[in-house]
Formats: sequence, C-alpha cells, structure tokens
Amino acid sequence: MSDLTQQSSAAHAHSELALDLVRSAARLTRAASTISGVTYSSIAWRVLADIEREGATRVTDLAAAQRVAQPTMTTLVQRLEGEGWVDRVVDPADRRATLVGITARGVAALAAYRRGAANLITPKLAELDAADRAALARAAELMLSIANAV
Amino acid sequence: MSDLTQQSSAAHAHSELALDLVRSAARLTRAASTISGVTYSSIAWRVLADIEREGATRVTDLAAAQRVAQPTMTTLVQRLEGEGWVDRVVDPADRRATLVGITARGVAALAAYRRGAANLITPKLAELDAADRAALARAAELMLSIANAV
DNA sequence: AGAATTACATAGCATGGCTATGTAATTTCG
DNA sequence: CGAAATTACATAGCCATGCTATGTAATTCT
Repeated sequence: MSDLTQQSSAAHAHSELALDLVRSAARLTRAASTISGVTYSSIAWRVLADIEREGATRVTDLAAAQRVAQPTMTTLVQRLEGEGWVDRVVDPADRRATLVGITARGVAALAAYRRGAANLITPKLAELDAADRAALARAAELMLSIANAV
Repeated sequence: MSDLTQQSSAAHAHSELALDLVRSAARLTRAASTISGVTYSSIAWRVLADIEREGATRVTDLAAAQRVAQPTMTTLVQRLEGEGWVDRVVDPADRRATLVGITARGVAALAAYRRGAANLITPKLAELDAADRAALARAAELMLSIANAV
C-alpha cells in the first residue's frame, strides 16, 4: 500500500471514528436525560457544575462555555434563579454585567442530579473490566478536550 | 484497606467515571451541533441513520429507539417529510401503522451532515496517538451499549 | 360482537435554541 | 471632555425538541 493510500485509509478511519463518537455521545446524552425525576436537560446541570467549580460567572461567559447564544443563557439563568438554584448580582467591576452564583439549594439540586446520573450509569460500569473502564476514563478526557477545541 | 472499603472506593470511582462520561458526552454532543450549515439537531440525523440502516420503520419504533415519546417522533417525522428526506406509507401489515422510509434526498442530506461532522472532529483525532484513538473507538462502542442498556 | 389494546395524529404546554432589538454602561477616539 | 463605538445583558419573537393528554381508526382479545 502506497503512502497516499495509507493516508487515505487513515483519514477514512478517523472519519469513521469521528462519526461513531458523535453518534454514541449523542445517544448516551439522551439516555442520561431519562434520569428519574429530573426535569431539566443537561445544559442546566452543566451550567450549575461550571459555576460551582469556577465561582460566580458572567452570563456571556456561561453562554460561551456552553456554546449557546447569550439570550439562551439569560433565559436559563432566569429559570434557575426561579428555582432558587442560582442568584444574580451586579458585577461591581462593570455595572453592565451580571454575576451568576450557585446557591446552597443549587448545590443540593446538582448533588441530587449527580446521584441520579450515577445510579443510572454506574451499575453498567461495574459490569466492565478494568481495561474498558480505563478506556472510558481516557475517552472522557479526550472528548472534553475535543469539545473544547472545535 | 478492607474489602468493604475497597468496594466503596471502587463504587466511588465508578460514580466519578459515570459523571465524567455523562458530562463529556453532553459537551461533545453540543459541540457537534455547531457544525456549519446544519440546522437540525442530533436526533434528526440519528433517526435518518437508523432508518437508512434498518429500512422503513414505524413511528413508535423510531420513538423507542431514540428514547422519546411517540408524539415527539411524529412531529420530527413530519418535519423530515417536509424536507423531502423521508416518506411515509401505511404499513400493509397493519393499517394503523405508518412506515417511515428514507428518500434519496434524505440519504444525501445525511451524507452532507456526516461530512460536516467528520470535518469538525477528524482533525482533532489526527492529532492523537494510536492508543488514544483506540481508547476512543472502544469507548464509542461502550457508550452505545451503555446507552442501550439504561 | 363488544371490549380492550394498539398506532399514531393532534392539542397544549415547557424547555432549549436562534436572531434582532433595546437600554445601560464602559471604552475608544478626535 | 464629549461623542461615537463597543460591550453586557434583558426582551421580543420565532422555531425545534421535549412532554402528557386526548381523539380516531385499526387490530386483538374474550
């Protein structure tokens, strides 16, 4: 096999893998949204988790991190505030901006979501061997970095 | 470390991995939805792909496969029909049922989506070493089977 | 034959998306 | 310094993706 053919085969294999990844990630995401009792989809939990990890954050930064438009994030933050999960204060450094922080109730709601998600997925992980779990752990890291890069 | 503590540690690690997986899958899914020119979200492409692979399929079967309610699927199929990507015929075996088949235009639209998705993700895969790509390939299989099992 | 179940369309509503626009605050530039 | 430009976010209007409830027709069960 010539170099050019090898490159074509590798590119084809990478494309196949790319599509497999996109597909299986979407399937898992949808399956994970069927957690019993959970009424918000994944973006709400991702936002709460990011705020928990990073501290109070501006609306536009939250929107950028989740790859959504600012009004989309404004609406979500308004709903989360309505649930008592986040609070909003004017950013003292720039009075145009709003800082969104997570409340104790938000931390509790996020923890409950995490328990539900773990309850749904963890038993399946327990059935796997250590090599497969290692592959998944590495893949989770890689998927994150790929998602952040595109 | 006693057996019980080991089990607790393993369960905890599995929970952490479960949450990491759910999170990174959701992030990748969202990132993949930012493909230039793509106006439908992932469920449309998954449905088209499933119909392409399985042949004409009933609305309820499509809904079950995607973990959504039947009316959700009815609405999506109506829209896909409006795009000329699927056609619908009465199932001769049961006149209550509708069989949804993919059209040539649907095949073309699905192919275009796949090209876009591959263009977005494949360059990132090319930057990885073979072990990482192998981990991702294995993880894609595992995520699919986990999604199908929960 | 009638009752129960199945298959899917419709209705109404909520969440998650978008672009466009308006208002206030901040920064830039002449 | 003041006006213009830019930034930050809320609001408006619309669509896609979700749900439950309900209606209609067809099939199955008793």
